[in-house]
Amino acid sequence: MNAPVFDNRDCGTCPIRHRAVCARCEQDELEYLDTIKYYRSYEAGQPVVWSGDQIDFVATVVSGVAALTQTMEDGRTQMIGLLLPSDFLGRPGHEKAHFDVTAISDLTLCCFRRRPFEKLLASSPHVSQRLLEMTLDELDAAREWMLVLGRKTAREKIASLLAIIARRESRLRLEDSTDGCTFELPLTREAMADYLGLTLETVSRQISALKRAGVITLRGNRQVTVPDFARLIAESGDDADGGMLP
Amino acid sequence: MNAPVFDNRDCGTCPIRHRAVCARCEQDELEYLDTIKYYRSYEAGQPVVWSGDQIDFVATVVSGVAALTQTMEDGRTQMIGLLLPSDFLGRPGHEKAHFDVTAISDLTLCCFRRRPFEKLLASSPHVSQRLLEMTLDELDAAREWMLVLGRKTAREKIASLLAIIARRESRLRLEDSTDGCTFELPLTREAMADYLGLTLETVSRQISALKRAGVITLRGNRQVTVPDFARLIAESGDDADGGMLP
DNA sequence: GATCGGCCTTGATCCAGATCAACCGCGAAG
DNA sequence: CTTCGCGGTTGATCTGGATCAAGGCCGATC
Repeated sequence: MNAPVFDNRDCGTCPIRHRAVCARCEQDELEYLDTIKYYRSYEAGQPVVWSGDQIDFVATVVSGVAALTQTMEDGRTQMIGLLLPSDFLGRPGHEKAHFDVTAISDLTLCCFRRRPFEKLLASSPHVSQRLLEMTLDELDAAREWMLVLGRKTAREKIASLLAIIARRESRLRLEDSTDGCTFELPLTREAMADYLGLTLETVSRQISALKRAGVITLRGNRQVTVPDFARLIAESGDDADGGMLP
Repeated sequence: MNAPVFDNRDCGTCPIRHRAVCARCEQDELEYLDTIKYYRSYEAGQPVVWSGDQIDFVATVVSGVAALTQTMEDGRTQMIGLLLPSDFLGRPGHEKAHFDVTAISDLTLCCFRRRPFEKLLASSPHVSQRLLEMTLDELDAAREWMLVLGRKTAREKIASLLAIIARRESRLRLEDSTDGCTFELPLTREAMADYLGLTLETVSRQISALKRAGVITLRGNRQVTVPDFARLIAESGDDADGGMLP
């Protein structure tokens, strides 16, 4: 009960994690958070919430991958966000979910009961500030993605997605690997298509094309190796430096 | 100096506007905000900030329309957001702009110097909470738009855009006009194309098609009348009720 | 009132990606 | 070992929207 709640062993990815090391944190808030926290796991493929559901929690991803999607009546679906470990899920202040959330791999969430979490937000500027920061990051990412969806070719879309995944994966491991990184694709071809606004056939063809061109190497269907990262970036149509590294 | 800073006559659209009527507000914060606030106007077509610029302010739109856009080296551009009166512009915590901002019509901003604004954010949960709320709304809007960009046909895209503008315009005027609303398009065909991920020719053709089909009526190139709003929504491919009205 | 430059429309043609369809590889279930 | 089903690949064809091109409308300028 007196142990720090958000140390990295326990749940390294909570939005409020900096509080555990923040000199300004007050113990009573940590204890409060402890009382409203619980863990939840989902198997690959399981739905987490449906659009329109009443939601009584917010959460962060501890491990695994989740997809945020939107579906039209006729079945066309668009993935709207990919939640990797450390991403935040939920919408303080709203009763109902706006989007579907599905576990794409086995998934563990660190959940907070919504009402008490909102109470904490209202009273603690540190927490709402941290959440604001994360939300602004997500907004930037969503806007970057709008350029991908609206203006890029199929090949550029694939390259952009691979670059994003590679960057996120390798940042979680080591900063150094400038060249020659290898990672596991957490998505099926169909999920990639839903993310990119393409069909799965086009995704498959373009991945084959990138392989043929030597931009990537595949072991099996999922394990990707990028021998020359700059080459991949060039294929993605992005500015070499990624534009605006802060 | 003692007058409330954020009453509706003065600047009805500031992100912190609820503080003016919030019982919990403290006068010294209002006075503080007063000292960091200034107004700025732009003519239609003028750039407000370029991507990469050092930015020392955040702002809200008082009147007019601004566009957030992103451009690739080869000139392809995607509009990423449309800022109408009451929308927030800027990124507390970041030195540099990630996107271009352009005045699309004559534009007035209510600006706050960034550093002091950030200081206020850090000390006042009300302000950061209000901003968080606005950012979450923007994120939802961006995600809705990803479905439009990724999965809708040209015709559905146009109908979606018209529906959004109609809703925002008429909400600013009167809630009632369920049917038969008329509004002025704040965008050129080219700007619409940039927003929708289309070419201006396709925009023009689809608007003509909607006109021919009787879904809309035009007076001149810009003034649009929607005789039957439900019809427009049907064309947009959205669920009749818009999904998830809070 | 002639000319010019934005903004918009319309037509003809082209092509990237969708659609339809066949098939492969592989692990799980019988 | 066979079968089944899921995820993936590849080929053939179709098509919605891009591209290229020619004007039209209208307000501003000389």
